[in-house]
Amino acid sequence: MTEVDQADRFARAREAQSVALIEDYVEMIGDLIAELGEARVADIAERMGVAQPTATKAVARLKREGFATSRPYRGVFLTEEGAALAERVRARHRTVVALLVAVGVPEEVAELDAEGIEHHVSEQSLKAFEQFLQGK
Amino acid sequence: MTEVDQADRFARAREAQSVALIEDYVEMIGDLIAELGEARVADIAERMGVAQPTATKAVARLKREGFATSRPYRGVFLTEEGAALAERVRARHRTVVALLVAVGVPEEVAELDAEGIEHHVSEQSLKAFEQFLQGK
DNA sequence: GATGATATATAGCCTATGCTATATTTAAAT
DNA sequence: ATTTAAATATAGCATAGGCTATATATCATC
Repeated sequence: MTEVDQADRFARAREAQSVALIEDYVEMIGDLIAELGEARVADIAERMGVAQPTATKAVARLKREGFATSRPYRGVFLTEEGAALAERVRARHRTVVALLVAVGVPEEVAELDAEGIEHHVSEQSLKAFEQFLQGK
Repeated sequence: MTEVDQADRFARAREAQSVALIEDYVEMIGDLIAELGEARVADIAERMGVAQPTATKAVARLKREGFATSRPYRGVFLTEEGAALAERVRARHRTVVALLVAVGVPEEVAELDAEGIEHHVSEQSLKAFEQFLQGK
């Protein structure tokens, strides 16, 4: 059977959390490139609300995991994989906000909560959300 | 105005995350006490899917923050504050699962996703969920 | 009441994310 | 071309959560 105990559920949530920061940074870098042509570490730090060395460290992780590229003292760019991830994250974010609004959550609150919720929404839930939104 | 920029949103999500583990442990300890009369560290560790020293460390944090009490080599208990938190968390969990199911997410998936989602659902969203569920 | 099994605690390590302070590089301005 | 300002990198520290290995305490049993 589909034996999924509580320990597995928590393990899943922990895993989702470890991916969450990557997703946030990748999406944000995508935004900055779209808006400004490039993503500077200083801008990333400001938008993420962290100190600049924290952003630098995050970028190092993104590079290590193949989502971004950069050269010292230069802007940050997304790999193909990074860009694809950014697009997926962006779409999921929109869907989550739309669903929250659809069930009566005020727009502003929906944006706030979605930032945390989205990372825990599985593909299956996302599909359900989309169908629900269509059938309205 | 209600000036809430993206950095604030991420800060909020980070804060929610730091509270999440506390909530999970407190809820689980509440469950164990309800089921078995007391919460042993070994049982907590098993259900959380972590090693026993990890659970011990978590309990130390709960004690430090006033949610639990325990004496060496004895079971763990909740303070009044801890019990109240456990009840709130449990209720929120039920509501989140119910909402997911209501918008078409399969029961099993809803349980899985709720474990991560619930910690990011604000009071306002929760209220909206409840109203939505009633109005069905 | 001594002994062996079980449960809990402690020590020590790792990784991730945050920070401040400071060095280094790039870019701008005189 | 120097000098200065701004951006980025690096060093070093803290906390949180995870782990394994091991010490210590409790409990059950003989």
